[in-house]
Amino acid sequence: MAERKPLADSQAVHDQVYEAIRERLITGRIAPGVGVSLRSLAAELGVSPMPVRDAVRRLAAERALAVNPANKRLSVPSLTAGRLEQLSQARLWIEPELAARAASDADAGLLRRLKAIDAQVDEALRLGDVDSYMGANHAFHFALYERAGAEVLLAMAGGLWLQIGPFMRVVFGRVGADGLAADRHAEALDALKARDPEAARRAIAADITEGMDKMRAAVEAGR
Amino acid sequence: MAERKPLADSQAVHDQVYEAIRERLITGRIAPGVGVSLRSLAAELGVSPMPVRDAVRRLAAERALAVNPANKRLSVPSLTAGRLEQLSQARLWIEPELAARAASDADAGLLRRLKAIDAQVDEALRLGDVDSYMGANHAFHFALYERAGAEVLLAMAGGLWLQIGPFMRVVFGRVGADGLAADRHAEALDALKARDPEAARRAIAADITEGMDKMRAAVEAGR
DNA sequence: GATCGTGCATTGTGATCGCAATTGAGAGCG
DNA sequence: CGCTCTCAATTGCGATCACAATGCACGATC
Repeated sequence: MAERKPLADSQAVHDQVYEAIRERLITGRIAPGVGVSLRSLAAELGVSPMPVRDAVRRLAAERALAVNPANKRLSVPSLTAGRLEQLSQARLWIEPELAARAASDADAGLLRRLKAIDAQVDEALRLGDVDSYMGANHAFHFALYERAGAEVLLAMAGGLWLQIGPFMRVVFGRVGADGLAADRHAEALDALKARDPEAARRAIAADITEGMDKMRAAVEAGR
Repeated sequence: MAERKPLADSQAVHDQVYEAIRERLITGRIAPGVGVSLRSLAAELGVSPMPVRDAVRRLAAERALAVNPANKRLSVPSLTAGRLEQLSQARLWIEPELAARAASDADAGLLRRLKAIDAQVDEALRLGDVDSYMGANHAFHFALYERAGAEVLLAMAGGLWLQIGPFMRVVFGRVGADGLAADRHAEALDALKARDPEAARRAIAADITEGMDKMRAAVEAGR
């Protein structure tokens, strides 16, 4: 039998388009403020405008894309201090809770996987590979959060990361990869090893606070 | 001749469809677990399936509708204790914060509007009008939250209400309108009048806790 | 009478077409 | 030389059509 596409996560075209645009947003290939058109995206991806519309509407619902109410034109949401502050606060509410819940169910397999991902994070930082760092950092956090078994909160956290993507690109553009070298992943791993929910909560909270502080400083410095 | 629709809030058809489905979800008119089809919704609303697709995709991105990964068929997410607990916790994180922020900017106009809406809430409760109660209660909370000037958090709260709508309908089905008669709106109004953010936070937190406790009891009783 | 297979109806998805509105630039006028 | 007006191109939106897949039900067979 002829095997299907190697992509197991998304068989539908609009899902692939969604992932493609999401990737471009997270890596900052679409600059904030500039407008994008459905047909241009469709031509660029080699599909008809229809699945692009679906993907764009999904992203707009997740606040990863903004639609001008008058124009109906699309653009990446602009970076404002207020937005960043709200996103930071929401992350501080949700993600430590997910980490604490995950710590209760941590096992050796999860620890091994997280250590492997964290090694990729450090490697990307050492090489200054921005894209790899962001991907690995995202993978680390969500491999942990998935263990919490809280689908609703997990989805909310995913939406927050999607909105923060453009901000992170700005941080890298201003302070460089060195500015984000310090994270609390080791502390989080220790907390998981000890199955200490409160320690995991503190470690992730510190990781978020420090990261968002740097982003805030970068955003304010860029005005 | 082309006669224009009197709807001024949203000129686009897919927005009207979105609002229509959203309304049915918030008021719980679509029962959880049952499947809905694009064409049936389109026929019911008198439009083509295309704008329904857009609206449904938006709602699916907001986790207000669930898509079966195999079937791709739509359904309202089922009611589980875990989901309700997560939604409850998320509401307790976000909404008191919004209330506190709004309390700092409260003015006479906002108070007057909220009092008018609260009167509608009480009237609906007196009459046992479930749909009116849910709509008025929603209007009360979000007329308040809008004042916080926190678009990101406001959107998150809106998504949460969209997801708990079906739960609320179940509560009414089991305990009746009397079971939800007690709310903390009066306390919230007093806090706004005094411009006391912490009092507003406590009032809304208590309102949410009590309401969600009743919903939890109703859900658990229904298993 | 029960079970399995086949056919039809329905569903979601994507492409193409048409329409109205907005944008952008170029021509024309002051 | 600058401003404005107009026209064409582009954009988003909605409808309709076509197609593959799934669900459902009726009927045939053991």
